[in-house]
Amino acid sequence: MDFIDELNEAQQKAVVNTEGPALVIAGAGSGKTRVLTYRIAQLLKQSVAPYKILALTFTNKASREMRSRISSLIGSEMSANIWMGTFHSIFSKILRFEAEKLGYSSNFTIFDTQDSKNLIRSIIKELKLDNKVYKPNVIFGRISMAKNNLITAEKYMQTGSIISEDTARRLPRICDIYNIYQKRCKQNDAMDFDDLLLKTNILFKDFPDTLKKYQEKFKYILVDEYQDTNYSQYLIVKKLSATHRNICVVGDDAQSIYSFRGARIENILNFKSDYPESNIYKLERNYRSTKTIVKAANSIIGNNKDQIQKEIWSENEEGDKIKIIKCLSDKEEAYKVSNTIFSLVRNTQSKLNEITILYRTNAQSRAMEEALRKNDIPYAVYGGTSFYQRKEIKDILAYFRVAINPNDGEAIKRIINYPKRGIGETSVGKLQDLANINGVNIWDILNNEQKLVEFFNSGTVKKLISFRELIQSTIDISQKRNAYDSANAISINSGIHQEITADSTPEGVSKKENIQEMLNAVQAFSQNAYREGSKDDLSTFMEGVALLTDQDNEKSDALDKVTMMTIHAAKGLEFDNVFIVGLEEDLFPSAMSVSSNVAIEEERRLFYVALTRAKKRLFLSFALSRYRNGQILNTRPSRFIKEIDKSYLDINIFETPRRENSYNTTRAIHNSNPSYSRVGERRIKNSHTTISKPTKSTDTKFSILNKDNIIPISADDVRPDMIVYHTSFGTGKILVVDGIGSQKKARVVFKDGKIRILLLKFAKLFIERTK
DNA sequence: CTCTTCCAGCTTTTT
DNA sequence: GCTGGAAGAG
Repeated sequence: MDFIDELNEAQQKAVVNTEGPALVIAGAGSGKTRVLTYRIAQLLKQSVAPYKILALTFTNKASREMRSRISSLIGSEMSANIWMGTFHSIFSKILRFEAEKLGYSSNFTIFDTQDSKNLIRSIIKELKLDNKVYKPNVIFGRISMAKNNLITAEKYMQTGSIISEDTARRLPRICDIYNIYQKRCKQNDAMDFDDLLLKTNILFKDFPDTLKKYQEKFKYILVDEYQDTNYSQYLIVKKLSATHRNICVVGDDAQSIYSFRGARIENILNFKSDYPESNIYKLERNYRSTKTIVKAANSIIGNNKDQIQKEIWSENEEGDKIKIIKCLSDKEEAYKVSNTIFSLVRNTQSKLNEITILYRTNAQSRAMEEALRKNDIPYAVYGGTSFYQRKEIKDILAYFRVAINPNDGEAIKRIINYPKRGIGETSVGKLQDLANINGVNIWDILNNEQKLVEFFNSGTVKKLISFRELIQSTIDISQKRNAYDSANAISINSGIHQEITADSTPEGVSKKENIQEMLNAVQAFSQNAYREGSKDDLSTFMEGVALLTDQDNEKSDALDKVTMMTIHAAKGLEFDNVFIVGLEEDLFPSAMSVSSNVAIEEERRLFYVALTRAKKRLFLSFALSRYRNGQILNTRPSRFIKEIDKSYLDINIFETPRRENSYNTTRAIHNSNPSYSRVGERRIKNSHTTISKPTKSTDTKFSILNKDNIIPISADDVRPDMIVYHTSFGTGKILVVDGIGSQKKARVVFKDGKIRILLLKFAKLFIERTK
């Protein structure tokens, strides 16, 4: 078990010295996750009980990845018991456990951003304020910032500086909105995302014994991406680690790019003064990129003032110079980029999935998508609206939410007239008013027949009662049956199933698929619970769901496609070839940032993050005019291009290839990738563009297996590229197999063009019998 | 109550 | 140029 040998000296020190506070400054590509996982493995090796380790990350993806890496180092039984997860998921777990102390039930709902904004919108209306002046987005942002800085509604009202600031901005009633918002959340037995952290702080402040319990429990605390923590998170970590002081934080101040959502770079900059006895480890060797890329990135970040002194270096080859692609328009940019991708594939044998296009804003993907599509280059767009934010998914989830917590008024309002049952805005408004006046929930009003008869006409009363009965039945079902049965019953009883099935428009079909995918997820949950012997009910399923946003986000390495995403989304990823597009003033750096030096520094760090994604080749492009918000703007090259030391640049080497040329390259790409399949273009995360594009049946290049000539295959024998038969989905081709043991999953593309992820333990797959 | 049209807004984003 | 909320018409 001498995994330590796999580390360099700096990494080893950071892994082996497990006691006391430690700050690991991990430069880009320096093996940050490695150190974190090995350090945890080291603790386990030193016989630290896994449940005494708390490891906090920002995304589900990061924690999943870390857990699986620890599993492979030290075994999955051990890793399963580590308290590892996102800040929000870990503390929601603790909050559910301690909920009564704060006056919540353990089934409390978690409001997502949209719920929060809807609630704020309705409060603004109730207060008869103008929503052009009191913009819900602005108010939400203000409340969120307050919460992240531990300013409760009461404190908000009492803080003179805040009140005078709001008054100066002519928004003096924000404090009232905040106050009512908070009361209403409580009334609904709901917390928003920020509450999960704020209430944890309140719990620890008001219940010292509880704090003590967790302080003692978590002997070792590790925090990933520490530069991204906000004040609320910072304080939780600080409090929890106060007893044992075994706090290890890992991060890179140069990659702090989330201040707009409250992240405080000072947290990492000031770690040493918070913990004077701490050890600092600097991981400065970059294993990812060529010397040229590393040096160029250094030359950029050198322009920032506030940072921890470090020198990132690489022992890799010198590598190609960075190519600058100058274009007249955004269209030409897209065209040139796609042509460069052709040449790359032809000249360097780069695989498409080793190519990424990064941009500052999501809106920039459109032009790129068009050009790639025209040139038949398969691509996937990451980001945009996620699976869980789709309307149909939110609708069915709202039913689940109400079944578990009928006090959740936001969810009730969402479904009370979906599918249409003749309960309109007026009735809902009346219900809400009645609830507010009586200090109760809409659910309570629905259950008060006297009030209903008194305030509504008989037709409406009938509809309301029938809705109440529907909800009551879902509550009953969800308490008696397991998660999957409940979900299915809800889908049918609510009328969602019928509504969706009746709709044969392309959007309707897509909705149906998504609902099905949701139900599949519940089924997978139930199957898993059955196997593990864990609790199988809807409420347990929902605990995880509110905090899931990127389930679909598994990076499909095996699918040979160019990926496109914002730079923010690319953090933590790496690619051989990186295109950073739209390097223009007012776009990157963004127009919002040019007036402030602090903001420019953050944009510069963002550029640094973008550059350091590249392993081998970097391409930077800009256009002199760009279509934005419906009009063409003249643009200037970004200052960031000029900040790169000229010796690393290859300027204007780009020449537009001729058309015939590109045609040939198209074929070359296809020929060199026999597994090429357009099918994979179906949303990875989804993008309207990819979705609206129907999959051609000719794209699934395998013949249908004859049902009479197939034999079952065991999970162990499933391999990529196999042609298999599934009793309900028909013939398909295995794309990827991952996971181990009972968790082994296969991503399969079926004849109908859909990709499904199957848990092999359950999926009955067959292969063709060979004669 | 529901459907349609109108209009504002628009960086980045995880939970 | 697209989305999603709000107001207006049937």
